[in-house]
Amino acid sequence: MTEWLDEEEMAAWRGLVDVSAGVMGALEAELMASHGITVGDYGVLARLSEAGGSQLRMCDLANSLHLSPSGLTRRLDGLVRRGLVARQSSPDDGRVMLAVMTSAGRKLLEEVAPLHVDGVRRHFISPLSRTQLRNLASAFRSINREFQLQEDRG
Amino acid sequence: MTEWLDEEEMAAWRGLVDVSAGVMGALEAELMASHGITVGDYGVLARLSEAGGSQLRMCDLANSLHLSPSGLTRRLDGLVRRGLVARQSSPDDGRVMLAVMTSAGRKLLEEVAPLHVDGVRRHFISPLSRTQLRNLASAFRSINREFQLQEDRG
DNA sequence: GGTAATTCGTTGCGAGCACAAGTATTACCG
DNA sequence: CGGTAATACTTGTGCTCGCAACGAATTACC
Repeated sequence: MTEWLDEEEMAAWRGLVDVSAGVMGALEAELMASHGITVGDYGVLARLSEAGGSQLRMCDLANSLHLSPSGLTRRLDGLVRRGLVARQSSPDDGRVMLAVMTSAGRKLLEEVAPLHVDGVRRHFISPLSRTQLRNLASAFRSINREFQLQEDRG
Repeated sequence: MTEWLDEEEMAAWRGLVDVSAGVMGALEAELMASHGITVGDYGVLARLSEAGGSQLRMCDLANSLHLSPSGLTRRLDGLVRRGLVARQSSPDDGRVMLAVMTSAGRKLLEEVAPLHVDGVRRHFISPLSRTQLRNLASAFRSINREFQLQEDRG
């Protein structure tokens, strides 16, 4: 007999789902209204901007975005069509395609980033005290660490 | 000039996204492998089981599941086709359709629920101390409260 | 009491995503 | 070396979802 979730456990679990959906939905709507870009596209540009040379291997990008290989292929198609990212096959490994941010991509990112950061602050960070924020980050670290361990064992 | 996210803020934000995607993905895979049911379908049955008379109005159900009206219509189509839920128009209000859990639906839910709870524990709750769990629930409450306020004002 | 505005649900349509299969390149190993 | 295994990406296919438009029913208002 597995024991049911008690009140606090249920509050935390439902809280995760509700907060995640709520914040993501709000960000999506705001970014789309102001710059016609989705959170998914923004995520690609943001990751590329953090990477050395503004470029990443497709598989690394897919992992960090929680996207399947095919999902990233299609998402990149859209960004390439709009000239925000370019594909470039790796000189070191013929299997690898590099996603490279173009100057147009960087320009758009720099336009959109403040609004994105603002949204994250408004919907997620500002209701929290500094202590709550620290605790939250620490709790997420614990969960993700455990998750990595289970993945390795499984 | 909007200020960028500092290290703790970024850790909390990325933590939310990663934990949410990781836990959901793991649950999805486990439920699908063991009982061939999606987290979305499970959510419908779970909400119905908590409601009085195992029934809910479509719009209430859609809200609590973070689903659009059309999304819920289609999701319910599948559950109705499998005999887990029935549609029933409300006697009080002719516009309203009630989703009613059938006995087959309740039976499946009772089979699946332990596995779902187990997954939530393993992937989300068990890495946390009781204090962390309490803090997490409290932080999510703060965020969702603020979110409600912004929705009302907006 | 009758018309207007609102609410509820469904349908047409298109976008986004995952899975499976296919191709190409690299790594491993006897 | 040669052949099998593993990795990286793309394409075909199908499912899920949201938006806009619609019809039906109810509520609000004058």
